[in-house]
Amino acid sequence: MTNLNPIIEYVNKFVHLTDKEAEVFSAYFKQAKFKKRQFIIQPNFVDKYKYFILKGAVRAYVVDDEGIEHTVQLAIDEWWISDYNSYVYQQPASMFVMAIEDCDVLQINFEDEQHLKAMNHKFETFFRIMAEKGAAFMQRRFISAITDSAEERYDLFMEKYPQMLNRFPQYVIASYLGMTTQFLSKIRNQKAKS
Amino acid sequence: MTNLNPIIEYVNKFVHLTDKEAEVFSAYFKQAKFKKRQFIIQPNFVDKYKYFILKGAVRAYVVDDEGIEHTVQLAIDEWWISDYNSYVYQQPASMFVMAIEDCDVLQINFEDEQHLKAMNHKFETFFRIMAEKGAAFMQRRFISAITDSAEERYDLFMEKYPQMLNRFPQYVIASYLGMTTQFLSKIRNQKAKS
DNA sequence: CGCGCGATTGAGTAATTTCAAATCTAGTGG
DNA sequence: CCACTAGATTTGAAATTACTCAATCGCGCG
Repeated sequence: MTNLNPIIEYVNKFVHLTDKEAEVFSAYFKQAKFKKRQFIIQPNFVDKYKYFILKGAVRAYVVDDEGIEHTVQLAIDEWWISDYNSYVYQQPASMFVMAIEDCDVLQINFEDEQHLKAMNHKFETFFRIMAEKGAAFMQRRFISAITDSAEERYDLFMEKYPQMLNRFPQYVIASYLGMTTQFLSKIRNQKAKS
Repeated sequence: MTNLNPIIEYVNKFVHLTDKEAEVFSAYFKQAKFKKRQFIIQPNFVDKYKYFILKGAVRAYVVDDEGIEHTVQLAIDEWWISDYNSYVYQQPASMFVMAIEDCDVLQINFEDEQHLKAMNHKFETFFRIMAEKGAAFMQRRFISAITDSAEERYDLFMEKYPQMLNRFPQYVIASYLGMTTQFLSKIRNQKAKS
């Protein structure tokens, strides 16, 4: 028996699958491993896969004209990761996705996902819910980025994702929060004093 | 005959509906009108509806602690608008949505959308595609906000949505692009000179 | 156990904002 | 239909937030 149960457990939080459906669904996913620092997705290549992280930590980021990295998403166990825009439209990616820890993932490719969604209304529903969650997440993240100060963004992150702090280096957190590693260091230092 | 054809035409771009299906789908939407400056969605109230704009222009924005307005989305004819996070989770909204022009819209409420999605796989597929587009849109918008300079954001906006310029006042465009109205004015002035 | 990456610290800097005032424009009531 | 006024845009100077650059420090991994 492979390590496919976690994804079925995850899917069952949103739609209830019969044993037979679970089997079919699982069969469409392939296991893969990525080593720390390995690239999972790279700019200019089409992101053919959507990844479900069984174990590990990954970072999705873009690099601007000046070579500065901006983290778009962080993901650990039980999270999904992809370059959403690239995957949905099957167009060249703008993001890097890199393993920050050694990773065990399940992957499904674009065409197989289309098949799953077409063959069973429940599967379609599941992916619809995932897309809704993704859109809502990006809306919240966008609003926080434009309305909150650097310090507020750090406080909110600490409050909401305390477990992330231990899994990603400081400079990754800083770039996720939209600031330099130096500036985050100063914020943390100031908090420690007071 | 009411003004429901535009939405069916829109839906048919993504999934093909039979006449009967089109009729059922349409029946779930109600027409509504909003006058210029009228609020369609307000913070702290749950966004019960998803709106399809037949004609008009609306602005979705948040207001931060200092009273500064940040535009999240602009929408005109044939666009959808909602506080996505509020609607999906049926939790209090964080955004204002205000009519910038007099608007004719079609609205569907949350429960009715659930019914539509449950009753017909095609309807589910349609809303799944909308959610995917929404997530991809927010990803692109987020990345542009964090990687591009103020001037670059303005240039890209001009290139991609030239028709928007005529329908929204300058200060709305500025807040959509994440800068002050004064700074946008300076950018425009500088461009006019060269 | 040392090398190199990541984190910290400080000084100077740049992009954008804030504040303030002048000018322009469009909607409304008389 | 014009005059008025509130709102929108422009302009300039001062201020601020966060960044860049540079140097040092610390510590985890090979």
